[in-house]
Amino acid sequence: MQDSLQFSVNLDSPIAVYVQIENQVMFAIASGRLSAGDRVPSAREMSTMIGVNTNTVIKAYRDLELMGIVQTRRGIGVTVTDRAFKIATGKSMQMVQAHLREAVGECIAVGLKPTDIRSAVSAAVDSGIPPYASN
Amino acid sequence: MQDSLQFSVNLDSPIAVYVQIENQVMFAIASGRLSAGDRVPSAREMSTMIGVNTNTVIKAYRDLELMGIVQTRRGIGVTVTDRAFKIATGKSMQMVQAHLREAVGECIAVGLKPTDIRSAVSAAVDSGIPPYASN
Amino acid sequence: MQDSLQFSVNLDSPIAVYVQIENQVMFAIASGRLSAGDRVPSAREMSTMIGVNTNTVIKAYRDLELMGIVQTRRGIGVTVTDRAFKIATGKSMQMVQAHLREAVGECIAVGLKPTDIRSAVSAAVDSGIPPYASN
Amino acid sequence: MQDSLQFSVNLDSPIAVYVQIENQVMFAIASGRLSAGDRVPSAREMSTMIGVNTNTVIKAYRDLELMGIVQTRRGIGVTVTDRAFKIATGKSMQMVQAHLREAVGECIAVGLKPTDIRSAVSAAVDSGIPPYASN
DNA sequence: GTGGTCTAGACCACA
DNA sequence: GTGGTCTAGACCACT
Repeated sequence: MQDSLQFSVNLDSPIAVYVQIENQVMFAIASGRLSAGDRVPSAREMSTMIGVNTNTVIKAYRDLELMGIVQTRRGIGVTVTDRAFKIATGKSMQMVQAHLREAVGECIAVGLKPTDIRSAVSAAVDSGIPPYASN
Repeated sequence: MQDSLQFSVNLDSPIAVYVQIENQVMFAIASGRLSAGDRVPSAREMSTMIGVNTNTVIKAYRDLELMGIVQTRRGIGVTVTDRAFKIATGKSMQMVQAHLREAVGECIAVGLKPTDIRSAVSAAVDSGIPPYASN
Repeated sequence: MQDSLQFSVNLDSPIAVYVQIENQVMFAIASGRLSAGDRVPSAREMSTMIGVNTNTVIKAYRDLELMGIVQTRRGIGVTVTDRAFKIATGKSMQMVQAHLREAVGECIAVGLKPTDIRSAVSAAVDSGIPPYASN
Repeated sequence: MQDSLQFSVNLDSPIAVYVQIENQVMFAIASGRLSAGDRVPSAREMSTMIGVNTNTVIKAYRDLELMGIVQTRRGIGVTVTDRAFKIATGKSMQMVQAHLREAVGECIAVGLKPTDIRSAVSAAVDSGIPPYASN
């Protein structure tokens, strides 16, 4: 369960690429697709997988290390820490629900009715976007 | 109905301030709080209201003008065009629903269950966020 | 008291340049040469002053911001926060005393006598190295 | 007197591991814990003792050999040369005193008073850190 | 092959 | 002018 993980970023998003990477790794941990001790794709693997410069990935991994979510060891690689699940879940849930509220707020601001919003959400939920993707 | 409009931006948002301004104006138009012919707050008013540099507002208004949503006339100010409602509604609906889908996608990515998502949305809808705000 | 500050780095030091920059800024705050509200030299000024790439300085400033020592605002600059003195003093004192202990430990390891060590320290203290410099 | 020597490295130190190893060997020689003709722990022994890859130790020994401090002979191992004491003492004293001066300089930079520095040094000296350790 | 630092230079957002 | 992100590529340390 620690390989064949999918990551991708949206270069047109206003969200910085390295932040998207951080989020995706946190999401993968929060959802259990990455567990304590698992190796995160190496910076070079990740950078070719998602099509960005290696340094961008390294920046994301460094941030994740400062957050206590991963541990990096020279010559070895980057692994998920024991505290990662707790930290990642906390941050992810908070962030994701904030985004939800924001999105709903926008819907209201443009004049969508509660019914419209709810059905749009249902459609999105059912369209069953596979459990990866974020940007 | 064209004054006493509220606008605000979130300087910590990853979304560029000038984009937030454009969105808020479009939302106001799409929701009917601003109609064809109404004056949009002058760049100076707007900049002091939301606490950013005037140039940033000017940039937003220039963009809106290029989109055909507002019109700038010397000595008169910036006013909402006749086509504005159609354009703003189209863009806003599209954008806002995309954000909703994205937010739902993130919820799924972190492992939230459809039930959880639906109830979070209901809570947000009911908390009745007043019909402005976006960032 | 907020200008004409001197900063310099030692490119031959095993300590990463961006870490040296972070330390020097912390030292300047801990010693009162930089106070809450003061502007830190802009990344570009700093980079030309000490002869390194601008990105290296930006990396240091970003770290300092994550530590809560400075605040950066787009288009404005980097300023010292209110909590900076407390944080910087704590970290600096700890770091600097650790380095002292380490250095003393090395002296002992090579066989220097306590007397020798003490007189070497006195010499260093008296040589009155001006209150900047660190590397 | 040539065995039961303790070596250790700090993987979190900004000083390269192979440099730490070189220093510790030099310190051991300068302080007389290792003398001309003594065998230095084999690269394998050393690497398991301090918990790093054998190649890292090999690199340190190669450097020490280039400095004329040790000699590698097939089937015999790595031994301390006759010139080792003179070389190691020279380099160690120089390095160690430079570190002391640097550490004192940092203390001054953060605003410590000469009295504080002297008493911190005395404490460190008295705490009688056993004659190994360096990093 | 793995992570880490640094450079030089481009482009963006904000004042 | 100020900070921020990204690229491409060099060089280092460690496995």
